[in-house]
Amino acid sequence: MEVPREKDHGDFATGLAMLLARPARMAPRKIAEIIVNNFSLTGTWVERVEIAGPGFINFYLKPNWVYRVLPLILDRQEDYGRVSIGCGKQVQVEFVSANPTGLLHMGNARGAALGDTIASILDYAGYSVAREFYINDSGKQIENFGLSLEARYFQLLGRDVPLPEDGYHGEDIIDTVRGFIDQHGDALLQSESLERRAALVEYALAEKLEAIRQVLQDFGVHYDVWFSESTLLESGAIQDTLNILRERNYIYENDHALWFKASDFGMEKDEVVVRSNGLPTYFLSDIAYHRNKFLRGFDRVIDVWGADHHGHVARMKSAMAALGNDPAALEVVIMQLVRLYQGGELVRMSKRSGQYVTLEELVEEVGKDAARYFFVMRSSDSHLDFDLDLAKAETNENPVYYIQYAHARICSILRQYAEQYGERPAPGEADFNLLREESEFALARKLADFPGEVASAARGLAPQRIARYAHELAGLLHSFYNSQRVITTDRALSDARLLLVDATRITLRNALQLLGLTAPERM
RNA sequence: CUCCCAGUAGCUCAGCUGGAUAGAGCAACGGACUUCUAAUCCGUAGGUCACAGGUUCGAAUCCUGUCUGGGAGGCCA
Repeated sequence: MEVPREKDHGDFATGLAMLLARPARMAPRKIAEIIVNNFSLTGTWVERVEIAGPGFINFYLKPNWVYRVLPLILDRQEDYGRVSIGCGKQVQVEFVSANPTGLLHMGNARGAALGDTIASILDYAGYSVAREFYINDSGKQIENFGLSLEARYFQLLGRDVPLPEDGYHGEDIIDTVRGFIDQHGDALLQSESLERRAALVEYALAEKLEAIRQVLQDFGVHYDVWFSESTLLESGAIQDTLNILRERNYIYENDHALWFKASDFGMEKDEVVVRSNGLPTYFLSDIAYHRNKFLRGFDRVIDVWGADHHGHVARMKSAMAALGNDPAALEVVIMQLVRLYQGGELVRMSKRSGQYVTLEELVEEVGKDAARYFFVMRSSDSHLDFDLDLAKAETNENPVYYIQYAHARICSILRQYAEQYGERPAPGEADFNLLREESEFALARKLADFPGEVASAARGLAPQRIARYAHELAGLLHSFYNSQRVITTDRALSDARLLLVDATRITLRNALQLLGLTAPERM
């Protein structure tokens, strides 16, 4: 049973007869006839049944059946659209997890919008959701970070010291170190390098993390857990993980390094987990981290990664399998790259040149709502062309405003109604049989689709479905608005229409909320 | 060389588990403001769903191959 695209094909349709044709060795239309002849309409919302085309059975419902959804929406309010397919299962969504050594870029921004929206949708679909940020605060890049901070420290205190070759060249850490000196003076000049770097790193990480937290908060993203990589080392979790893998016979030594037998799981080659210098690789600590996630009891673990990490997916899944976890319980959403356009030109971004747009600048430029919408309106596995000019445009070219405008319009109607007629009617007081216009049916029918859209979006981890739904719903509202008046001299009709648009307002607001966008009452 | 993603209207993209005449937005063209917000609406035009085979009642969708674009293949993360 499905909902046909063409409304001429009924409210529901089925291709059952065609599927049965082969096993039953009978013409599809003949089978359809038998089914239809044995279908009783009494006591149902079905008005008539027709056989069409090669053997489709189309069901046409009584005209006002859709309006049964209106009292439901008005009753459930912000819960309309919630479904329970998640059955309360525990899901963790980890996203962004950017190095705390720099600023957030466009790729992080897409990950933030995507991860946060996926989490919201899963929550709405009945899962118990935890959002997590993984802090890469140990390992080689932190060592580099320390060396760069140290160099800046010396430079600011008048010594001519070059930055390390593969260090952080970003100007932002100059300010960080200046802040450190303001607070702590130059006492570290006399210290051991190790001690000096540790102090600088501790200070800088705290500052950088706080900045990241703040920027993400301004972007509407809040985390339940900030998980620090270094705790894995301190707690011995990395060693434990290695031991388990070894016990299970997935570890061997070669060239003084320890290797994980990824080839046992169909990988092309094995992977180093402990370098010949005795230090664990990023891969090993990431295995330990994911093991930790499952130990915490999550039924599903979802990671949002950039396309440049896709090679890591199969490795991590095989590591989970090696540890005895179900590799299917780890799902990785891979998002393709973001390309930034301005003035019709591709904006080249590279960290090396310091030429990149940060999330902070983006929010400042185009605003949270437009930015978030643009990031989730495309499927995560499509490349995203982000048009800065379009996102900034306060015109009809911008789909964000199109949706928000629909919401604001309804709010305006509600205000006018209150002025003219006072208290709005209770759902039971309105006669929805008065709604006979095609634009009214279409609107109500779309409203009824919302819970199903949420379920689909949750199943497919596909926020773009909600973005598209909101856009389509807004379109139907605008269309209705331009063909019919809500507030008329006919009080009964006005009441019915008022509740129709109020239900639309509620649904629009819920969809916008899922996307992390505001639902303005005036524009 | 191997693997991943994409290829659909002039542009950017939807198209859920295979369904009926492939859809939006932008751009183009023509209309609608004495009317609850014109950031809106209505209409016109625009297609060899990259290409070639295959699977079947039926393919943009599934399979195979080819081509094009992007990404990945470190004792980096």
